[in-house]
Amino acid sequence: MKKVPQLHRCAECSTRYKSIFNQIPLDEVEQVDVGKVCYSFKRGEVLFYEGQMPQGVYCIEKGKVKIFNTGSEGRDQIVRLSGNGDVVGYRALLGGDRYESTASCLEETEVCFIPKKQLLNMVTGQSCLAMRFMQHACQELGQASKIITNLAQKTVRERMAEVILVVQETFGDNEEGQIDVRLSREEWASLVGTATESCIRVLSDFQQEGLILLQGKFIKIQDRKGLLKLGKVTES
Amino acid sequence: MKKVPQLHRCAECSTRYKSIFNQIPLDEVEQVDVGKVCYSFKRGEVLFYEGQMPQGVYCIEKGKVKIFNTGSEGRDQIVRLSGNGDVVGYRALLGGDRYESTASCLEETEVCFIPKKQLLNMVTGQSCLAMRFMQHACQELGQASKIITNLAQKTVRERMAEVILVVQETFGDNEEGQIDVRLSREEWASLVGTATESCIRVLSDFQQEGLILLQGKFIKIQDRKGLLKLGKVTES
DNA sequence: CATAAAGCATGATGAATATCATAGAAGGCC
DNA sequence: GGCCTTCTATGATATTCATCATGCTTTATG
Repeated sequence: MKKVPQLHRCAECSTRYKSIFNQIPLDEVEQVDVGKVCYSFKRGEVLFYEGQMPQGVYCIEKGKVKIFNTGSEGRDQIVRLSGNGDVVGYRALLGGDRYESTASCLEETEVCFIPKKQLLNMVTGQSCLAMRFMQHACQELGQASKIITNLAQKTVRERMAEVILVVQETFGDNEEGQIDVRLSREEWASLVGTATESCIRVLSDFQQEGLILLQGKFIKIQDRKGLLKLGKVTES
Repeated sequence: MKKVPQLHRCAECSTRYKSIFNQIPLDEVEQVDVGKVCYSFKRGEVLFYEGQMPQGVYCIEKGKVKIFNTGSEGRDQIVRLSGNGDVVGYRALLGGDRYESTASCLEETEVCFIPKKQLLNMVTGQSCLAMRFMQHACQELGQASKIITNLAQKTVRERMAEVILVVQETFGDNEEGQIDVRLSREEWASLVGTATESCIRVLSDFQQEGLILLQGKFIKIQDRKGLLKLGKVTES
């Protein structure tokens, strides 16, 4: 982790339009600039660990982060992936908890850190920021409820198909038409909630069935409809 | 479902102190009385169905409600249990979604219905209610993240042990020392995320091992420490 | 109260999935 | 470039768990 100078103000941030700070009055957005600190993280570096007390929130300017829990056997379970414009770590801070999860970077990632005091000031102030966070938390809660039902009821194959689609929706494709995130087989496994070997087998099966193409760490979707059908996903 | 007259105002509600309307200025609480409608639901009756658009929120004055999703095979997955003082249905309303889940009463339940317009007025107003809902959603989100990890990593036995403890914390014990909620084996199964038969077997095993006592629909905890250990729960 | 319906219980069986073992491939590093 | 480590792949095996089948018990309902 390396502290880096502020390159630009939040008002000019390219990811703001898709962040939670969208639709917030400009003068309030400018408040953020005052206290924020910019950091650069390398792949594998950690924003925060499960169990720590939150000191602020992280706004991802560029990069990708996995948020995961460590189970009792030490196995990881990824609960969310975040990218450009996402605010990470707000749940624990605003819920008054310790971090439930660890956040680790999947690639070189640049973040703006907004200290606790400042965020709370803005949230408790006359701003509509509390409202925005509330809506955001409610939406994440709806997604979590879906994930719970899927984990409890779907097979590994079905979950794998769905996860591939969700990850694609999250990060899109790169120039080569591959899903634009580099995940190891173990990481795919902890997204799906299965063993690494099972994950590898299912991915190979999918390739043989013409659903996907495996290109090293990257996955290219070949048959979107097939995946939708297999994952029993009703396209939203 | 039966409409019933307002028995008392929110300010005098016995469950307010533990609800989200706690710590809200009294004059704002009194606003709720204006538009609220009280209903009485019988066991099995439904507050709202998955897929509907929310028209308001339900505040449980007395009773117990299960919130569940129906999986693609039609099997239910209970994602939460709610009781006295809990506000049900806020997630979809405030998240701007349709209901992700269905809410059904486990026993005779009395609720106050607060219409959408009125709740939104209060939330968007100068009140700290948005803040309270935000905190609440963040806390539920933390719990959901735990549930996801447990479902993905723990065995049915371990999850069963944990669920028994969680349900006891939620509803406490009745005069006979049994967990104070009447759940069928099928409902326990859909809390744990397993088949009814597996659930029955594990419960019988637990009884044989001296962990619990099965008394019809009710469960009495015999060996709390044993359950904690089995469920790999770190007592909070 | 009688009868049906729902819920509970237990055994047998098979499918899904985790675990263990091993080997080759790829990637990072001096 | 060569070596070591990590990642990927695949087979063999064990375990967990769901499903099906059947009988008993409790609970609703006329």
